Amino acid sequence: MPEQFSGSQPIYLQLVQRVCRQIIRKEFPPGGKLPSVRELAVQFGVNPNTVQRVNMELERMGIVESRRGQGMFVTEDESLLTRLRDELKEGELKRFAEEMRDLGYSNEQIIENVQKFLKLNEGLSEERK
Amino acid sequence: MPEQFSGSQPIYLQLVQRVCRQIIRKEFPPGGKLPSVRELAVQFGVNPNTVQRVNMELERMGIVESRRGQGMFVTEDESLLTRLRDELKEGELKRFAEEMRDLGYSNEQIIENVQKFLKLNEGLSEERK
Amino acid sequence: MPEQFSGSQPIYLQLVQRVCRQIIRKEFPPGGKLPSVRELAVQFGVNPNTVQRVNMELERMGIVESRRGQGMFVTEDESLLTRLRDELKEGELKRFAEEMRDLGYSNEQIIENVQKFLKLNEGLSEERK
Amino acid sequence: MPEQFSGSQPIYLQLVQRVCRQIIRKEFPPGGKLPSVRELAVQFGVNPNTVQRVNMELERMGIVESRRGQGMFVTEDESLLTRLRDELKEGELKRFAEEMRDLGYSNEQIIENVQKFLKLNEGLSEERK
DNA sequence: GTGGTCTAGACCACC
DNA sequence: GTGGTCTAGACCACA
Repeated sequence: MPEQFSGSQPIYLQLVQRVCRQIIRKEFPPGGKLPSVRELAVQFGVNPNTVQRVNMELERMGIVESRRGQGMFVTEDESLLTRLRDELKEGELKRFAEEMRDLGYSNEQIIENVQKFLKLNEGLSEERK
Repeated sequence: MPEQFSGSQPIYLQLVQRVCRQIIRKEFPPGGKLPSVRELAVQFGVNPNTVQRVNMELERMGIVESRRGQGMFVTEDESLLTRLRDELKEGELKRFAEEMRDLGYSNEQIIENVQKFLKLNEGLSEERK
Repeated sequence: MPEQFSGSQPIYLQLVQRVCRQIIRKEFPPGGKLPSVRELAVQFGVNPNTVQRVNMELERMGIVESRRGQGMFVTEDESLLTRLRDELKEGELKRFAEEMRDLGYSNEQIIENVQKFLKLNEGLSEERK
Repeated sequence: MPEQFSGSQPIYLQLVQRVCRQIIRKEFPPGGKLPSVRELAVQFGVNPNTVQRVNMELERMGIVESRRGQGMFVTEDESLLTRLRDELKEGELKRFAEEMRDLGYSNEQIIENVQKFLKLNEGLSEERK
């Protein structure tokens, strides 16, 4: 059984991030319904309570809303999704740049490294489940 | 007193990372002596136990060695330091690329974003607290 | 379509409260006929089942009675309506006073705050949707 | 056994409100330590998990922070507390005024009712556990 | 000792 | 069927 969770971070946060990314990429389309709590629980191999917690977080972020007795629905406010994506992107860029500078790389070296890395790993993008 | 630790990650790991980066950047030069446990403890504002744990970690990584009665010393093996730096760099690159693709960016867009971001934030590298 | 329900409380209870207030204010006059279940359902944008449940509640409270084949009728017993109004009023007063004292306000401060608040918001009473 | 919870609202929210009020009234002073999760659990007669959830909410509101291995601490930022108190007060006033107007009372009648009610219940403020 | 996470299983209200 | 709350009990990392 391939353990899919990274250990250093709580499972529920990893799932929040995962589902959030899926929503941003519109794999769960705006206005659409998410799988039920129990369904996601078996899909992810975790306890329904954990999924519940994930949904709570997503709802608090505003990208999902729960309708009683019906299910969880992705927000229809697409501007919120793009805004969220931009925020996450900025965060990643900031974190990455800081780390690289911490390791002693100049801006030019950073860009050079990114280009080299992406060139080497071309075609590896799609083998994600 | 401004709390300097990020909360989500254990303090000792944050310190390991920080000191490790400083060693890599040769702010603690190879072969040099690290400040004493007590000294670091007051400097970081944490319990000496925590500093001990940090040193243990650094020693386990091989970039520091304890000489009894004298203190902790940075390794003189510079090749190890450069190897470590490369590993960390690769890790960051991998993580970053994965995140950005998860957000739906193509390789070209990633590079573009990095360039734009670094250009905007030029000169902001040194305001490290 | 602006969702008109507050989420934390069951829809049917929100509707009970709403219709109940309307009856008390005699917008539905004593002895008069309420709109049909189906009519209210489309008006409120909810399932007819939910409206049924609302009517059941109102009937249980005694302020509405169903005459088979004809519909739901507001009670003609006006004393009951005034009694109900007084009960609701007392409940609100009690709840409000308790909350304000919980926040640390003295009786004098409570009155003062109410006066100030009502003065500021004069004329805002009628923008009910 | 006197059941202390109101049933209509989830227990954890009732507790959030309760503790929040205590903090606002400085029964738990700024910078001070809250009783431990397990302690509060027996005090309130609920499961430790439920208390945990309460703490999560309070932390999200910013009026409490958790320090690993030490406990939960009330924020030292008193301005935040007074701001929160004002928000809660405004919310209560708004809700109350709306309800009373819904019941058909004019501003003058509302004030009159509040005054009469508070006069009658003088001295009843302190028999709260 | 502390807070935090996770599981298992139960029960509820809503639709 | 759905989401939401609560309990019981376990385990972990942190200080």
